[in-house]
Amino acid sequence: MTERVTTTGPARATYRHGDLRRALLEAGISLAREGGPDAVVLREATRCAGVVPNAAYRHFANRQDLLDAVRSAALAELAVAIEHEVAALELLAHNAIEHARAGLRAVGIGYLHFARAQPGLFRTAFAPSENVRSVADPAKAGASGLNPFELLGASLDGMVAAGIIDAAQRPGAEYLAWAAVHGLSVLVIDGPLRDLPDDQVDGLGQRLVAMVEQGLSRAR
Amino acid sequence: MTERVTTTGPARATYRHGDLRRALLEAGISLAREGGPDAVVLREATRCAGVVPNAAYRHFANRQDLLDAVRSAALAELAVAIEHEVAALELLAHNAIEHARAGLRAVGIGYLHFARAQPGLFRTAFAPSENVRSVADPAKAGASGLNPFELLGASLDGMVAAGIIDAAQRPGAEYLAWAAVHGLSVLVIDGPLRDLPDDQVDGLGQRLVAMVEQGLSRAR
DNA sequence: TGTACATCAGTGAACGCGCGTTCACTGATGTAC
DNA sequence: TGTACATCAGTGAACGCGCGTTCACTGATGTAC
Repeated sequence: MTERVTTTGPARATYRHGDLRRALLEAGISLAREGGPDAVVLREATRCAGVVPNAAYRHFANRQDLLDAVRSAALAELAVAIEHEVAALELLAHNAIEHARAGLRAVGIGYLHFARAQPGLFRTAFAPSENVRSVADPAKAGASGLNPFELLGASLDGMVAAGIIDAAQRPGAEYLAWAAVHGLSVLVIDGPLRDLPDDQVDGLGQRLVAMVEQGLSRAR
Repeated sequence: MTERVTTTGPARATYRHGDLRRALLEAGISLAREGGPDAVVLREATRCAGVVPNAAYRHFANRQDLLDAVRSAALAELAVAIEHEVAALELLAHNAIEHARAGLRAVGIGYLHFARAQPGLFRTAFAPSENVRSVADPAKAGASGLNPFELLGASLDGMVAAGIIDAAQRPGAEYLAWAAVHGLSVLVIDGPLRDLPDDQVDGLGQRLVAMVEQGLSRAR
């Protein structure tokens, strides 16, 4: 009488599952959402899908293969979250300079928000992996077809075009901005800043993005 | 005929171990150094110490308790690394302003160097834990008696005293600076920047610290 | 339209693994007299 | 100085656990004739 969370329903009528690969992937995503990369347990995913453990091997080479697929999905979800934030913030801008600033801020704030709203997926997205050595993969993109890294790059290009950032500072600037925002995300979701109340985290996020912006601006 | 790494020697002559707590802790540190927090396996630590598994329970409540002790040691080692970098860089300064700048840079660079030199310990130091919710603990301090967080705070105080950072920016500034440096560390040791060659990482580190410095400086 | 058959998705049973942890014990140490 | 005894550090054996993965299988599906 154990309740089983399944993607397709509690008990299959058919011998064949229908779309087991997708069901396993979605179970994996849901496990990652709850408990991060370590929670992506192959047997548990098959349980969720209402299928025997080894059935997973028809669709994934092994556990790592499933985890990698989950990671791609997590990165894609991050990209979507950033896109939403960008769309919202850029609307408020009245001129090109404000627009560029809003774009960069939105990428940072969107990143931070996603980390806080979906810590499990966030940690999964950046879990160390032997296989995946690049973030540049269509499977990790959002609606615009850009992955999180490319979204950041685009916003920095906007800053250069608007004359706020010196073109000489541009190469590699995404790593600097990324580091700052990623660091705060990590400290906040399972680091020493874990217990900070929401409004203080928001305040820090705003200040951090401002720091990055000023820190990358033309030298005085 | 399996070789056994022990802290006290290959085979104890006495029934009593002598200093099992210390031996287990050092085995734990060594495991963390090699493989991060997940490698701190209670049974493996007892094997290293040449002792039966459950003997550990005389000295640690459970595995988590051992891991927490290892984490404290890792943070202390980080503090020492930062102190060394600070001592080295501050020597080169010729006046108060340069001295303050060198202090902040040294904290950042020392942090980054430690992360790269000891990724396992670094990851252990910042592994999520239910128990430890604070970094402020004497057991985590370096030679100066300050933990990493306090070292950063002290260098920021120096920047304010030297008039480089606005006093109004000071509260919470350690979180911003910390986030930036921590983020780069994480991206570099097991994130997407893992494959970046050493010299490029060094260059990024320098630029990142400069960005933080300028980003926290008086508004123009 | 109907039948034979190849394909291959999912089954059933089992494996070895190493882990953290508990139990009742043994025997070396150091203290009280 | 010598003996009896309490303490408690380390032993020995065992537990249940859930995991990833392999094997030979069964039976539904869709295609070729």
